[in-house]
Amino acid sequence: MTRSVRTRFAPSPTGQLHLGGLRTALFTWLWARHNQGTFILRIEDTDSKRFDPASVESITSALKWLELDWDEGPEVGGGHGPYVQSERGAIYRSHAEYLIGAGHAYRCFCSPARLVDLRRRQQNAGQPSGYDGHCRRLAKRQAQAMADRGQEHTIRLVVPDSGTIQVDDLIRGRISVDAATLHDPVLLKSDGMAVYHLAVVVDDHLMGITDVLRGQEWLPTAPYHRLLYQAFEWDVPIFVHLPVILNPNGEGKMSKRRPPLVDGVAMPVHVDEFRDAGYLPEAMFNFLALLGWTADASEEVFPRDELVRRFDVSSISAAPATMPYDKLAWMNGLYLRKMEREAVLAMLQPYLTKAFGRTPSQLSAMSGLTIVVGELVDRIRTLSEAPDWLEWLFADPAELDYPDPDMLLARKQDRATSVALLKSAADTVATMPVFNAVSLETAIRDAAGRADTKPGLYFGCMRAALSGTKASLPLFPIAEALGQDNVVTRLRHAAQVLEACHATGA
RNA sequence: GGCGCAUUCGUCUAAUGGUUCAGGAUACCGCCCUCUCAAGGCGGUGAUACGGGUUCGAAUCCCGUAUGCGCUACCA
Repeated sequence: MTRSVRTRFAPSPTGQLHLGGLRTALFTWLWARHNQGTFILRIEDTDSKRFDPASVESITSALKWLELDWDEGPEVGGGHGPYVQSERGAIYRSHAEYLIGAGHAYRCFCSPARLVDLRRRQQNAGQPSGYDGHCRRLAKRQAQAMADRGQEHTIRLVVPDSGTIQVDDLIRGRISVDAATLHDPVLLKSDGMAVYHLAVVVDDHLMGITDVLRGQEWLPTAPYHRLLYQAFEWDVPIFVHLPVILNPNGEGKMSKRRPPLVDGVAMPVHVDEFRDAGYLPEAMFNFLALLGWTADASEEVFPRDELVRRFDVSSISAAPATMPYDKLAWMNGLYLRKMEREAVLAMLQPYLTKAFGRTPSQLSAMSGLTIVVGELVDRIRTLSEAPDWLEWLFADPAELDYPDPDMLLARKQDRATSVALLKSAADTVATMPVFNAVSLETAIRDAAGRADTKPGLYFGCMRAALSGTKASLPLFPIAEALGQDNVVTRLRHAAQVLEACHATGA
């Protein structure tokens, strides 16, 4: 009989969800699904000062983007709600009171000013900073009386003065911390709302969470949570602290404040940015699952159900990983090439609309797009790279810009020869009864044969003439996409440009 | 500063004391294909941070050093 696993993703809505958060969500979801367990979404908004209402939407839309469906939580409900911590204040307060009664917590009346001063003095003295336990010495009755009089206070956890506190982490083993290095943390703020430490333990227990997956930044405070479970006499869940994702620029974990730069270009950090940059959810899912975990020693591409089947938290790496943007791009290209052409076309639409100002219906009427999309996907790694390869398709046939007319030169040929090749190509095309990629190639090869010229000489300068770039999609699909008339126009235009350039001796 | 965690090719990683002159992927380089650029195929360069132990045997276990990361709030 298998254990019934319940996991949760518990982000705090303080801004856009970033890649590390999405990876945590993915691992948490994967573990629940692997065990046929339950995946819960909980919003940890106990800090009203940092609350950003837009970020709840950012979180849920990111999860939906990767199709990480939650069984309980906002939008779907469930039997362990509410799933928003700001709606659970009364629960935290009663649990904090229970802790006071049991002698595991106490009221602290120290002013913020005293705390700041204390910290300053400790730092100046080179001492570790932390609460000095001042209010621990207050008699319980006296503290109660002060509270009854309405004096502002917090509730702090009693941390033993000595001894070792041990926490078991599934991927790191047992972690031991000397209690003397710990200080009494605030559990309940003076505004009556819980601090993370209390809220997370109470909620995880009440929601029946069996496996806690969270970021490595929680490892140092895990002993507090262990103490809390002990104080409540609750079973301790399995802890899995996930390694952080590092910024490739070597400045710690990924953040928007210090954007990761690759070749001087700022890379995406927030989930929305990855989506906007044209990464596919399928690729993102596969990639993220393999960042810090391995499904197989020699394979990297897996469908999502296979990842679910293989996923195992105990084989997650404990070491932080630098975000390999190049590998993500490679994998995205791979998924792009596996997609149906129609689907790619549909996903391309917003990027083309933005770049070329065509409406979606105008775009879908462009048969040329359908003709070249297969060649296009071989050359892009993200959807946002597509417009750069398609300028020629949207340019006026008679007005394509040739920033460097030399590109129109046939390989190792002079200008006069190249101009002649372009003109001859135009004449050939103009007289073709049936025009498409295949017939064009035949026609040009025939023309080359008659002129005793290598066909490649035609191909090179024609491609430059039609596309306006040195590196472009292949000639024949481009030509078919453009249509016979446009091809003739553009070839003649190119010949003119090259000739004019020659005439001026430039 | 204190506490904790980590450390295998540039990067993501495999190896769970012996099937390893350390495997895969990406990136890079070369070749093939080829109208350019790609894609695809084939091949190549490239790593166990350092120093001590333990052991017949260490990338793997222990200790120290170094480095990196995280935490050190009435943030999460």
